[in-house]
Amino acid sequence: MSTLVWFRRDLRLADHAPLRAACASGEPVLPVFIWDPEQEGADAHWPTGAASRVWLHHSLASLGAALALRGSRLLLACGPTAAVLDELARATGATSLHFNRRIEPAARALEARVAARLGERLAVNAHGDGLLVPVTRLATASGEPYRVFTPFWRKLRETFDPGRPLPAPSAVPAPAQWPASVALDVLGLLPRIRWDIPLTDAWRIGEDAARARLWDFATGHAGHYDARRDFPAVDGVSRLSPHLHFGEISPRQAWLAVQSAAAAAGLMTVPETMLGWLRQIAWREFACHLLHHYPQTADAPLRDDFRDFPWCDDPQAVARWQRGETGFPIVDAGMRELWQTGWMHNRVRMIVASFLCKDIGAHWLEGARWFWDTLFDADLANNTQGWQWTAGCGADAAPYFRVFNPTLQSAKFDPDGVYLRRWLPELARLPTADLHAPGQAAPLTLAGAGVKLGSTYPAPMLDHGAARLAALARLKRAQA
DNA sequence: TGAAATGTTGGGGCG
DNA sequence: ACGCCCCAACATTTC
Repeated sequence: MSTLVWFRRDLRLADHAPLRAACASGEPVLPVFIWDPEQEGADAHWPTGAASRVWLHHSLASLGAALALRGSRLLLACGPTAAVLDELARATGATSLHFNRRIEPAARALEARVAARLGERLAVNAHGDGLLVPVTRLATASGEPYRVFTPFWRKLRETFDPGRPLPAPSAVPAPAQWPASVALDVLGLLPRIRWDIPLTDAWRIGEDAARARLWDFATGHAGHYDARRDFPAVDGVSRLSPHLHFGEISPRQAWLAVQSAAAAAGLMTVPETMLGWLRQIAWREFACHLLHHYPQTADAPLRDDFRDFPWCDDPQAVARWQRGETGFPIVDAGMRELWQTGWMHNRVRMIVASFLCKDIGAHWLEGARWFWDTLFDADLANNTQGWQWTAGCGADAAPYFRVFNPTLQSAKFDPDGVYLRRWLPELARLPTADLHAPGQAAPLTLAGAGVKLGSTYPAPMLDHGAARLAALARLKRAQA
């Protein structure tokens, strides 16, 4: 007799209903994580990206250590999920299975296969810690899923009650004998060429670090979020996205932390200044609801009038964007931050995304795939909605005529050039006024700063004014 | 969670 | 002193 807890993208012990329920059963608990080649192969649907695999490796190590401190283990297995769980259940005489639902199409299909295979012999319990509110609960007056964020957010604020925090169990009952487990390295999550080491240096991975960062943020920068969130050189955002994606913290814990921080400051309710960040948590929730209700949007535009949109197929231009060699400093700085840290500031994400979809005219999936592979926080729901929002083909998307001007955005949100100089040291000696658009700087100024366009730094790959007009023409024609 | 084009206004230079 | 024009500053409209 035992209980299985199947860990997925919920790599934590606190606020974890499946683990809590398993511990309450009184039976020995078998925590397991499965790396499934059928889900992760080259022909699988959005298999885990390269950067995400690195994070996953370290997060699993952290979760294993945390379980060990509670007298338990994290079993690791490599194989088809349903078969692995089936075998484990037979070997240990398990009578029930607990796990948290996911909303990604492939993950939901997998859950269905698991339930079909194990449902007759085991009590299969699906929990919903990944979301604040179950996807079936929030609906418009006509019963449709929300497709506009603002009413979604209003409804969420009115109806959501986070309840009380669910602490981590102090001990997890162990079986008399542990079944076999593979070593973490066997999962092969780390790259052969160890490019991951400098990337992970910038992060502390795992539940303990995530909770510490959450509390620091909730009691500190969260109170100034709206005033500082748009400035990539300022330490004003939470950087919690990878932790949230891997479930090292839950969105409910995020909500509760903000409430607790407000209470600790002597406030009865969460002040307006701290709501800005919860609004971002709600964007994440909104993206999950959309992907659940419109699962085809992971690969296709939500809006029908974009079905035959004339995206420009220019692999060389996309490659320049990927490498941060567009000649537009704010774009290049962002793409290099992404490549070197596995993360990019949100304001800069919008700028580089607008540049790819509007200026270059590339298909939004080109951007989505690159982000998917390079971001530590790559999340199918957020990534899909973010890119479709930028391209104008998603729910509540940016109007087609909204085209970011990279130079103006740069001057507005990095006025002193601190962010640009950090990621583009070859431009560091340019006066700030010229830093945002070296392509328009006087030759003497460039020479004085040691910048040679086309050799030390690329000349602009396109004329933004002309690219903007071309994008407007394409988009206007496509409007139904 | 834009930006450019176009419109309006009012202060100041100047004949 | 007056009217005219220029244009910066701001507001509105349009893409």
